[in-house]
Amino acid sequence: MQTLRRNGPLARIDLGKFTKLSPATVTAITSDLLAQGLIEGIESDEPKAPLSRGRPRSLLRLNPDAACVIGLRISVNTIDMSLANFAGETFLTQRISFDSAAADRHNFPDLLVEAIKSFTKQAGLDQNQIKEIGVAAQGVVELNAGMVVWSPAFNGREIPIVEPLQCAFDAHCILSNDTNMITEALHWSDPTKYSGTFAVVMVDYGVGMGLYLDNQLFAGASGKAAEFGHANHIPGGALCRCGKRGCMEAYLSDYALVRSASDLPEDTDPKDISAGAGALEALIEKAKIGDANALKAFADAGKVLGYGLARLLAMIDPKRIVLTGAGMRAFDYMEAGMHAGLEEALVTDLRQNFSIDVMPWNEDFIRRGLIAQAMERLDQDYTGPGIPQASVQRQDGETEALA
Amino acid sequence: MQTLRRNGPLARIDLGKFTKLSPATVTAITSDLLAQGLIEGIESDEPKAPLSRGRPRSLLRLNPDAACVIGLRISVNTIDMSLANFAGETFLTQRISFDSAAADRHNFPDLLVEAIKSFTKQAGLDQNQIKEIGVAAQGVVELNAGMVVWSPAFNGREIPIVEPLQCAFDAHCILSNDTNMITEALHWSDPTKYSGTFAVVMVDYGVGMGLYLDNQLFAGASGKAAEFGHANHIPGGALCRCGKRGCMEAYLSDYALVRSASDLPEDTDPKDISAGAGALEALIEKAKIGDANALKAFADAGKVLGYGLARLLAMIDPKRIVLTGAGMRAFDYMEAGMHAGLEEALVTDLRQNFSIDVMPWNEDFIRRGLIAQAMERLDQDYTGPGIPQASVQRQDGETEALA
DNA sequence: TTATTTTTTTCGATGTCCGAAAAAAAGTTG
DNA sequence: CAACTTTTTTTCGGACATCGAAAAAAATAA
Repeated sequence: MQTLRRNGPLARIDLGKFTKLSPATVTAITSDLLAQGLIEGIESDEPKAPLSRGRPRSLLRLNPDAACVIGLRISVNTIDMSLANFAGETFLTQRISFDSAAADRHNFPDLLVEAIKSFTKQAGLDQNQIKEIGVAAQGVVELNAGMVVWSPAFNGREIPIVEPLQCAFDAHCILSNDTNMITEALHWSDPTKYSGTFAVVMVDYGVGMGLYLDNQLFAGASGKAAEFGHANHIPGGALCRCGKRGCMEAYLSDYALVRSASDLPEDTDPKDISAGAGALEALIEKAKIGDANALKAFADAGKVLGYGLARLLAMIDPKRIVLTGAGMRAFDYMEAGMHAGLEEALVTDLRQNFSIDVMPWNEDFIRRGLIAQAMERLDQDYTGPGIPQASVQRQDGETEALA
Repeated sequence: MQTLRRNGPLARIDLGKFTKLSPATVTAITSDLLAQGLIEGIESDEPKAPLSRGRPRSLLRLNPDAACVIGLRISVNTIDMSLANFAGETFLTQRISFDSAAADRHNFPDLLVEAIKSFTKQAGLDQNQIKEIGVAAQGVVELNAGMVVWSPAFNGREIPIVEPLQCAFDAHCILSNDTNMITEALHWSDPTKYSGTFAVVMVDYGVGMGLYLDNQLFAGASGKAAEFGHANHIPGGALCRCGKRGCMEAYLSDYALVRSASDLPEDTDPKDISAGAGALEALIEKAKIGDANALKAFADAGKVLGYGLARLLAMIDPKRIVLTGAGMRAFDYMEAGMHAGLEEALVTDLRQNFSIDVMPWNEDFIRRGLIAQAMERLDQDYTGPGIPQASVQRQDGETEALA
């Protein structure tokens, strides 16, 4: 219900239209929520009078101050934090730096807790006003266990995230893969277009995937599904950062492109390749002026991508694939190769009824996905357990409800 | 509710335990169902008295005659039909032959309708007693459209199945992939073990896959997902029956094994390879006596399988993979290769927390899956739409309810 | 016969939803 | 400006699924 309220302030009758509930039910529910202080009436006499007869509609909106959530994105050397209110509006963001090379399972959780504490202090908020914390990290993330198994953002392995945060703050906390959050953000931004079964492939520093299956985010049995980048492409092929050979990532990510364009051998260790932030841009520039090596590297990568998507289509059959990530800035040079790969790898029968979109990359998607997901859980906290009880406003919230 | 009743005749109190409903609710529901004639009391005075005090439990069972469903399996040159009653017991099966080479979209539907008609007549049933028809076919099957896009069982392409049956009989009809039905049967036979997210890979005449994701059968956006066999393994690799090169199937199915063991070139057309029913057995016999070619063929196939499973694990992360199909009789000779493939293709992080089972192949699984699925839909027909109305027993059933 | 035990049923009560009617709050009209 | 029309919101009673507690039923044990 709240989710639908995210179409801006609405009158009860419109709520009924969105949710397909009867006006009677809408009144019942909204009056409960009003009593709980989660929503509030709005009486703006100014922009009224849409020249209508009848009783004027009285708009309802979420009470922005009812709760507040934090979205956290951990990437190499930086943490992006954002604070959003109950209406889903981000009102404060901050980017801090940390030393990825030194971060391990012992020191990182404390660092994170401190960062959040100072962030909330800066916002003038009390810690226990935060009801949800959503964390997204690059790499192999285990949702169920709430820990980052491996990530380029850390030196160590198996860094616990959820548990330390859960202890330090009185808030729900969940950890996800960054591409999953893009997927969530897309569904949130356009539920009609991005619904049912679709996949998001992000080509960037690494290669990640998010899957939306049958209208919900899919995470796999242990919560670390969709490791598209480390699905094998060629047995014994190019050396990947993960140590194995032939992963998709070893042909698509920035270091792979640099390696390929520089005619370095396939088994060159990714660590020895200098593929900084500008490397991809430089390569694109080269391609633009017709550099044969660069063009070939992109074309080859495109073909690999085509093969990867073909395997995805064969196994999952999504109706839509969205390509994004910094790597997609070079899509123009990869497109032909990608289609060739799809054509080579996929029977005609399976090569129908789907579309491939390229979406310009925007880091903000991850933040939006985090907030969207946090909001969803927030609503569940309030409506799900269904403890309307008296009209007691409880500050301690969900932990007790779980006991 | 009915689904739980498939644990045999139960007393109301046990029903409550299974369904976690209170005894009061159980009574309410069962008395409704009794009135509708879907279940019936059973008073067997014979095997009573489990030496207990108290009011004796009165057992309830499904009324076997309440409805009746047909399961159909279409494979090369044969159609297997089975009739099951409301209790899910198959009481008649029949196998008929037809000419796959001559079957196309024009003649096959009629053939199928006639086959079903004579089958029901033979069972002494009236056509309209059949409430559900479940069809499973090998090959690329499009659930949503209810048609077989391509199958080794037909010469033509895009054979409509659901629509002609729906017209000819007053019954729901759904079409599925045969491996999906094995998946369904496994979940049905042991819901605890086969739940959540697991995959079934069947290596047989072709290579198929069924996916159970988040506790339900996954069919993809257009209903033709899980074409594991035609996911690419090696770009430009061995020639597959589908015309493409490098499909998994081109390394794993019977013709592929024969081709590999006979040292035929990889681009030998599958049509020119004589890989009949006995071919695989012969190859296994050879392996048994230590034939190097046969052993190598199996070991190589095992490795391909390992790579394929690795890709599946990376993308979907199932907690369990079940291997079955005739091809798995040679598993002993493939196992080492498979593990090597997994090891080569999959990062350690992803190579944990899952199990691979081999299940002896039994064609009956498909029948059981078909019936299980038909039963599930049957229960939905009765309980779902929720038109308890008066106690009118309607013969025309769901078509009217849908209007 | 009375007590005990176990299963089943009955009897409210709660929570979610709906439809119909009533109430509220405007604008329109003569 | 009073009476009518229109639109939104609320109130009211009812349907339905579920539960807990108590009562009833049907057996054995003492």
